[in-house]
Amino acid sequence: MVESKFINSCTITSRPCDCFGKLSKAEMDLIENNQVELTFKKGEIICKQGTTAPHVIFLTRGLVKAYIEGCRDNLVLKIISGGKFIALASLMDGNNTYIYSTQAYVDSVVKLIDINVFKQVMRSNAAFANEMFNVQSGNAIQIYGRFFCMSQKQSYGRLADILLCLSDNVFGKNAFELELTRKEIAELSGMAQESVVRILKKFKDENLIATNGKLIEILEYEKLQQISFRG
Amino acid sequence: MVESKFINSCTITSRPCDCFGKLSKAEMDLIENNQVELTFKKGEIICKQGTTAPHVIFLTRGLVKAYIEGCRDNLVLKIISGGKFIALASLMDGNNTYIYSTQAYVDSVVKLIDINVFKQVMRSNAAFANEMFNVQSGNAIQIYGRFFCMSQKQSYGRLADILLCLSDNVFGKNAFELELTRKEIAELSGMAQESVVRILKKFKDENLIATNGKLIEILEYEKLQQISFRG
DNA sequence: CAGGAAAATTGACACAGATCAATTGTTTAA
DNA sequence: TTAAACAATTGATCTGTGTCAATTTTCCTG
Repeated sequence: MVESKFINSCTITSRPCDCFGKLSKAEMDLIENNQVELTFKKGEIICKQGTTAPHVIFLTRGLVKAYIEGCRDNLVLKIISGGKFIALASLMDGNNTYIYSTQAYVDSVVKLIDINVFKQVMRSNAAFANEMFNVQSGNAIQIYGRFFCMSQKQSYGRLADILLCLSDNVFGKNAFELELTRKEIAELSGMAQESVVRILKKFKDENLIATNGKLIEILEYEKLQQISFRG
Repeated sequence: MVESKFINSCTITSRPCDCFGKLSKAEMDLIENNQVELTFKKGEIICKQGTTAPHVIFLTRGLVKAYIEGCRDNLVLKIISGGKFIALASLMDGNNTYIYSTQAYVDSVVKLIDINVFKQVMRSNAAFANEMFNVQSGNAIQIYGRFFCMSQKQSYGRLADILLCLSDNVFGKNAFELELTRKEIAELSGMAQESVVRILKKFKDENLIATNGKLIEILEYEKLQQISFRG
């Protein structure tokens, strides 16, 4: 029963962020006067791991992946959807660089908020700071779950996870046009792209899913859940 | 160069916690009047994943592991040393259970602070809330690094990491009496205990370390670092 | 619409590391 | 002190999944 909390390695941070509701008009103005809103096209890097971080980045609209760059492979930490923060760790005193890179999966609109202004507001508004604490706690919980699933489950379970997650949290329906390449799915589920192909084929042969090019339809939701759960 | 930030999967949260310094006398008293200090013996469970969390837990002295319990194996998230928080996520609004279990590696002294009192102080003191945000950000950064290393490095690199981490961050010297069983080292480094034995033997054969029962001495620090770095 | 590049697919193969089983060494407790 | 339980070691074997190479399909661009 305890395990039910971690049955899938879903990558989406689902907690809605309520922090701006805690701001006074003046504080809201201060932030709005010190931010830039701009658009990143699909595939563009929004922030690069290791560079200095002058901004807090908030994703207004779109879909973004956050990943750590390694020598060989990248590790996808999470997928971020609209209405959430993309990069916060640079807010931490004593750290002023982005600790992961982020890239737009689809055309995305982000707000770059001046980090000193943001810190100033956090220091003067306890309710806001508390809400930001909540956001960061949610991030930690999400990454614990993903870490657990990625390290304990085998490839079938991980891929089932990703399919369920995309269906539930990203597209909100059973059939969806998957914008991602096989290579990107592989990165998301922590395996080689050839393995993705093979497992998808197996799922298709067993009529758990139907595929047609980039279109994927989940036919047997419960069976995929079982595969996810068993690992 | 970017990678140098993540060369080891060290499990210790190293950031010192300065939050109590942000409190007024009255706030400090309030917290001290609503906490219990007690001792856990080596091996005892301090908090159990999934149970409701009435306390924030602070480790005054000792050494504790935090881990997620799975069906088969546990996943060690981190090792926590004295002067740091053990369990914070229950502070997050909307979550009132421990998301991981913690167990004492050695006899440990902890403070159990009433969660509502703690929240109350956080809501009334922005500097304190900010410091707690920093703590939680540090947690996130630490777990990102460990996640990365555990998923990208192979067994030799991971075990080298753990040895270096124990030497640097836990014992602070090259030779140490390892209180952990081979099984526990295996859990820490994410492999089977037989693999730990084999790799330790290999390290010993190559004169990178010397072992004698539970005593381990690091002879070739740099070479272990290279192994850690290569993965 | 052609042609070239990128992506997807498939099969063959390799290997890191898990698992299993047996043995030896070391505590613990009666 | 002697079982009995636990921990460590060692060898043999198995397997999931990565890598490599070849081919086909799809997509994009001029």
